[in-house]
Amino acid sequence: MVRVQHGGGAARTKRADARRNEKALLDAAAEVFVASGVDAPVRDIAAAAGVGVGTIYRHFPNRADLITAVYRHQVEACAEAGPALLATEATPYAALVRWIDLFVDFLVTKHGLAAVMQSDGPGFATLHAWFLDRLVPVCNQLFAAAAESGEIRSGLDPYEVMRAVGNLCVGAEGDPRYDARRVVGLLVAGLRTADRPG
Amino acid sequence: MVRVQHGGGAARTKRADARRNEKALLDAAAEVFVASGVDAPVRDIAAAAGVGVGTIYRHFPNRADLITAVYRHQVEACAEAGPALLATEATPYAALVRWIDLFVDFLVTKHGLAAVMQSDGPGFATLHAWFLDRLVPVCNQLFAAAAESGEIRSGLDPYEVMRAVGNLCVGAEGDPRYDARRVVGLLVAGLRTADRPG
Amino acid sequence: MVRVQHGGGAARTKRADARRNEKALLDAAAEVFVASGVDAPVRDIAAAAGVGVGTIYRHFPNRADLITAVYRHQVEACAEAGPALLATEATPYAALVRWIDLFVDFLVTKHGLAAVMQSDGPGFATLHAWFLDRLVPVCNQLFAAAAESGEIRSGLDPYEVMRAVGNLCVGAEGDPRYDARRVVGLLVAGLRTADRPG
Amino acid sequence: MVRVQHGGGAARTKRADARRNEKALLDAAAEVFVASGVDAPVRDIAAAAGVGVGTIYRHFPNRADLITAVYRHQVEACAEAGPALLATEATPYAALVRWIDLFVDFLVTKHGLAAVMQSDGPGFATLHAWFLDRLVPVCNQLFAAAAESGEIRSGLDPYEVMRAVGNLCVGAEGDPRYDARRVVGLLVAGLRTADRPG
DNA sequence: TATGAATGAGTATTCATTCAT
DNA sequence: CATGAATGAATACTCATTCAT
Repeated sequence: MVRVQHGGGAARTKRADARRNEKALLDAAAEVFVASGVDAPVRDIAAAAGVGVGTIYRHFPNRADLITAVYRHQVEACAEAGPALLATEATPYAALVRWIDLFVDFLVTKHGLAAVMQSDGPGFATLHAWFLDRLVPVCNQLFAAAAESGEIRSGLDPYEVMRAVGNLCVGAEGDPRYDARRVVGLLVAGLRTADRPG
Repeated sequence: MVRVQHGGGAARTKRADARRNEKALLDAAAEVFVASGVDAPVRDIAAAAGVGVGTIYRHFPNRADLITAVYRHQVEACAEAGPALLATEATPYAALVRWIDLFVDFLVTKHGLAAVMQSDGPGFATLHAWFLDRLVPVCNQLFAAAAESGEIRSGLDPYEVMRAVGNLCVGAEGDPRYDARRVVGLLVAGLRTADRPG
Repeated sequence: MVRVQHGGGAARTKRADARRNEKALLDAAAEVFVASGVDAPVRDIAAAAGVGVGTIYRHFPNRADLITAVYRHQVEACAEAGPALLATEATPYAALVRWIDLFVDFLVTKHGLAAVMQSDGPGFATLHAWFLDRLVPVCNQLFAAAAESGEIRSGLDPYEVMRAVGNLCVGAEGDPRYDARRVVGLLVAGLRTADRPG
Repeated sequence: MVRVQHGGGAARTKRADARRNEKALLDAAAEVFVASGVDAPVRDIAAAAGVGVGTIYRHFPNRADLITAVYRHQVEACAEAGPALLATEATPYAALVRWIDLFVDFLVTKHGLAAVMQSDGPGFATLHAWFLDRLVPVCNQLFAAAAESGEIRSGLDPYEVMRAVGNLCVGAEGDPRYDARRVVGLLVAGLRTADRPG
C-alpha cells in the first residue's frame, strides 16, 4: 500500500537506488576483500561502501551471500569461458588447460577467496555449493571432451581436480618461491594419459 | 645430607612433574586441534588439559610454540624417514613417492595443521620456518636423487612442491569426494620427466 | 517529502541521542574517577553509565580520550579564568595566586586526576599534551605579567611551576594533615622576588 | 628439635645463609625498582635475585615490606644526617636546606619510590607509616630549630612539608623541563619568615 | 627452608549483530 | 528502507599468590 501511494515511478526509482547501492556495495566489498581478505570486518566494508552496516545485513544476511554476490560476475565469466574455449582451442585438452588457467587467474588475484573452496564453516556452505554448482558442470564438460579425445586419463573426478586447483591457489600471494600457476601446471600435466604418445 | 639428597631429588621430581604436565598438555592440545583446529581458544585447550591457562602460557608463550611442540615428534619422524626410504626403496622416485605419502598421511590426519603451511600470520612465522627448516632439506635430497636418476624433471623447486602438497591436504577431511592422496598422486605424476621411457 | 523530513530529523535525533548518551557516560566516568581514580576498569565505567563497554570504546577509543573529555570543560574554565583574573585583580601577582588557587581547587577535587600531570605512560601522552597546550600558555601570560611588575623572580619556568603545583595536589585527599592549598601557598610564596620591598 | 639435631653451628650457618639470601634479594630488588619502579612484577625481582618467588614471599609477605627493607638503610642514613647537619651547619635553616636536599636526592634517584609518599593503598600504609615514623621526628627537630632561630615561619607542619617535598619529587625523571630540586628550592624559599631581614 | 609450577581472577579489546530512529 | 549507535559475548594475556615437592 505504501508502494501504491508512492506510485510506480517512485517504486522504480527506489529499486534503481537500491540497485545502485548494491552495486557500490559490491565494488567496495571486492576492494576490501582484496586488501584484507574475505574475513574483513563488516564495518570496514560498510565504511568503504559509504553505507551503514545495517544496509549490508539487509542486502546480504550472511557473509557468504556477500562473497557470492561479489564474485558472481567473475565466476560467471569463468563458467561461460568453458564452452567457448572448447569451440576455439585446437584440442579439448588445450581448452581444459586454458580454462584452468582462467580459474587460477581468478583465484590467485582474490586474496583469501581460494580459502572459500576449502572452508567447512556452515556459513560458507552456500557459497561453496554455489561455486560448485556453477563451475563443476563446465569442468565436467571439459574433462569429458578431453577424456574422449584420449588426452587425459579416464576416471578422473573433475570436482576433485577443481578442488585441488583451488587449494593450490591458497596463500599464493606473498610467497615469492611459490607460484600457483606452476604447481597447477604440474597437476595438469599429471592428468595426461599414463601412456600418451610423447 | 638428607636435605641435599632431597633437594636434588625434589628438583628432579619437580622437573619430571612439569614434564608430565607438559606431556598431558600436548596430548590435550593435539585433541583440541583435531576437533577445533589450531586456532582453538586457549581456554579450551587449558580446560581439556585440566590445567589453568597460565600453565599453558608458562610452557608455551605463544600459540606457535604450542603447535610446534604438538607436532614436533611427528614431523621429526617424517623428516627421518626420507633418508631411510632413499636407502630401502628401489628407485629414488619410489622413495620420493613414498615420502610424500607419509607427509600427506601426516597432514590429512591433523585437522587444521595443513593450514599452517600457508598461514601468513606473523605468529605462525616461527612455526612455518621450523617446518620448512626441518623438512625442506629432506625433500631436497629426495628430489636431487630422483632428478639425478632421470626419473623426474629437473628444475623443480622441492620447497614449492612441498608447499603444493601441503595445500592439497587442506580441508581434506569432511569432503568424501575429495581425496588428498589422489590429487597429490596427480601432482606427483606431473613431476615425471616429460619424455620418460614408458 | 515526509520521508525527507523524517530522514533529516532522524539523523539529527540520532546524533542528539548519542550526545545525550555521551554526556551520561561522561558524568558516570567522572563519578567513577572520583571513586576509583582514572585507572578504573573500563567495565566499571560502563556499568556506572548503564551502557555496554563497546559504547565507551565507540565514543572514546582510548582512555585518555575519555579523561580528556571528562575534564575538558573544567580545564577550559580554568584556562579562561587566567586573562579574566589579570584584568580584575589588583596586581598580576594577585591574579597569579588566584589562578593557581583555581587550578588547585580543580585538581584536588578530582581524585587521581593530578596523577595525570605526572603520568609517563604512552597512553596518557595525548592527554598530558592537551593539558599543557591549554594551560601552559595561560600560565605563561600570568607569569610574564607578574615578572614585569617585579612581583616575582624572573627566570622561572611557568611549565615547571605548574607541574610542581600539580604534584603537590597528588593524594591530597584522605590525609587530614596534608593541605595542598597550604603547601602550594608556600611554593607560591617562594616565587616572590628575593629582595622584594616588604 | 630439628634445630637441636642440626646443632648450633648448623643453625647459625642457616641463619647466615638466609641473611646472605635476603641481602642479595634486597640488592636485586633495589636495582629492579630503579629500572621498573616499585610496582615491578614480583617475578622480575625474583629472577634478578636468582631466587624463587616463594622466597620473596617468605621474607617479605607484602610488597611494602620489601620496599621498606630495600630502602631502610638509605632512609636510616637520611634520618641520621639531620642531627649531624644541625651540629655542623652554620644555621638551623642551612641545616634544614641541606637535609631536604639529601631527602630529595634520595627520592629522585629511586624511580617510583616517591609515589610511596602519596600512595593510599592499604598495602602501602605500613611503609608510609614507617617512613614517617623515622623521618618526621628528624624533620620536626630541624624545623623547631629553624623556627626558634627565626629563620622560618612558625606554625609550619614539618610532616606536611615533607609530604610536599615527596610529592614534588614524583615523576621528576624523564621530564627535562622539570627539576625537582629547583621547585623544592622554591618551596623551601617559601618557608622563610614573611618579614625576614633581607 | 627454597623452589617455581600451577592457578585463575582481572582487564582490555574486538566485532558480529540487533534495533530504535 | 537506511542508518549507525548500542550491545555484550568472546578471547588473549598478565601477574599476584599458593602449595606440593
